[in-house]
Amino acid sequence: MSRQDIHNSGVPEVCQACQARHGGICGALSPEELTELNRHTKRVKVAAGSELLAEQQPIASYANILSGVVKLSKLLEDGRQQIVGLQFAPDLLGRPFRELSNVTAEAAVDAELCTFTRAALEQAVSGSHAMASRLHQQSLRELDDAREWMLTLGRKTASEKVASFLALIVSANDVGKEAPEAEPNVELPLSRGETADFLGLTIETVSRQMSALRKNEIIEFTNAYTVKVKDRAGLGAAAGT
Amino acid sequence: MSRQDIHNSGVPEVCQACQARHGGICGALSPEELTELNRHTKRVKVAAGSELLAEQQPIASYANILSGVVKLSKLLEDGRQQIVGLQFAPDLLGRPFRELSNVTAEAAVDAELCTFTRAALEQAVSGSHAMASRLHQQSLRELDDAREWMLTLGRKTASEKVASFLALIVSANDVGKEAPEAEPNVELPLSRGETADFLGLTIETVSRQMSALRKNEIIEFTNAYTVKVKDRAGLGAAAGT
DNA sequence: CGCGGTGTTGATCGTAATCAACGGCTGTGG
DNA sequence: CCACAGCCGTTGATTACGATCAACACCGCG
Repeated sequence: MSRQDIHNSGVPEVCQACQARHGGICGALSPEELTELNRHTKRVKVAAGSELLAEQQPIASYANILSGVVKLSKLLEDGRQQIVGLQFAPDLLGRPFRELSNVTAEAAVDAELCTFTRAALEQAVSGSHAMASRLHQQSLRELDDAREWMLTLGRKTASEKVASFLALIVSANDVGKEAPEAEPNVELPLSRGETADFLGLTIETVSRQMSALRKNEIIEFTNAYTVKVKDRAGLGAAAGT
Repeated sequence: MSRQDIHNSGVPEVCQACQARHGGICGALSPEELTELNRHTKRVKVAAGSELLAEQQPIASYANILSGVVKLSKLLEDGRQQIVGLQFAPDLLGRPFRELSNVTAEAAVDAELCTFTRAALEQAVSGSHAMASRLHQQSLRELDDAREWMLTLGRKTASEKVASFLALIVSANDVGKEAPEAEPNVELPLSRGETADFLGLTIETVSRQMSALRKNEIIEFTNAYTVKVKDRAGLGAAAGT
């Protein structure tokens, strides 16, 4: 049995090293509350492409994202699609206080989740002001992100959009690091088609703009999904912010 | 002195008929809590065009919107602008839990506000779980709206965008009504230029698409800002949802 | 009455969409 | 092990939608 320092005493084993206990909502809970919530959770691995929530369908379960990337999207009747958000660990998946989801959520890459029911979430929230506050903070962060992306969708050019997407992935890659890497190597969680749906563009335009960034020596591809950013400042400038 | 029924006993005079006590956050407060909050509020009228919050600037005060329309916008360095949200009574203006605003807020038309400091808001929130919940609910509603608009910005055509904007104004006009009007007369809160900034289009394109809707007998103008919707179903269809 | 601001309409241009061909990687079956 | 099929991404050619440039109408106001 591993040593338990005073800080972790009483914290469930599976929660000990969990990301959600740092930035995530579980960080707001006392060991006792965490133990209680943990009685209702289940850890699952989901493969890339798995549908986790469906637009206008009941939310089967909520979940903390432990690893991987989840994409949130909306559809028009004729099939046009828009990705309206990307979620990373330790974000909470599932809209609080609502029966139905208003987005489709899908694992963009293989991911691990810590799932629980709405009842369990609501119990934890009603018992803990701090938990409610964390949840609200995350909603506000998502709102800030959505509005930032509205500016990108409405007013940026195709090349600025693609650079903005890469900058977003790079900044997600930075979190938890001491300092930003000078020439980070990042794995793109989205295919060209998904990237197009995120940016309000077509596959071809995304591809062309990626090629343009490569020709300008801002980025370098080892393959279509693995990018080394050679010029972070240049990427930021190309993103228009 | 006016008669006070048991329901309103102890409720401050100015709050008696206030919109914010119905859909708004003040509805969550007891008469005592309302009285306390009211000690820190100030009602103000602001003219169309007044700047209420500035991007990246400290939030001088929070406010409930009592009447009028407030537009939230973001700027790119070269002056390109995107309106990222419209707020109506009884919405709360100002981002909770944050020193700086990340949007510019401006009265789109003459408006009335009930302002208070962040300290007063935080006191009310920390003292009332119901208040915190209302606040969170509004954040979530704004998030839903933002994502819905992302779909519009990223994937709809110019004519669908303009129809979506009119549909939005019409639906805001419906709230508080028993039943939706068949042929509502609505006042547009935005100029053509602002509408363009909301839709990610240019003034000319907005104007042309408005004219197209008029030619198709979906809408009728009495002047540039006053629209009668002659065919609600047609407008919905043109909006693509 | 003339001026400035806003909105509409027309003409032309340019960016991104569409249409099309091809290349590279992967996985499968001969 | 190689051949081939299918998918995804890239690149090229052409089109089309909305932007830009431009002229004018309308309205309120000094």
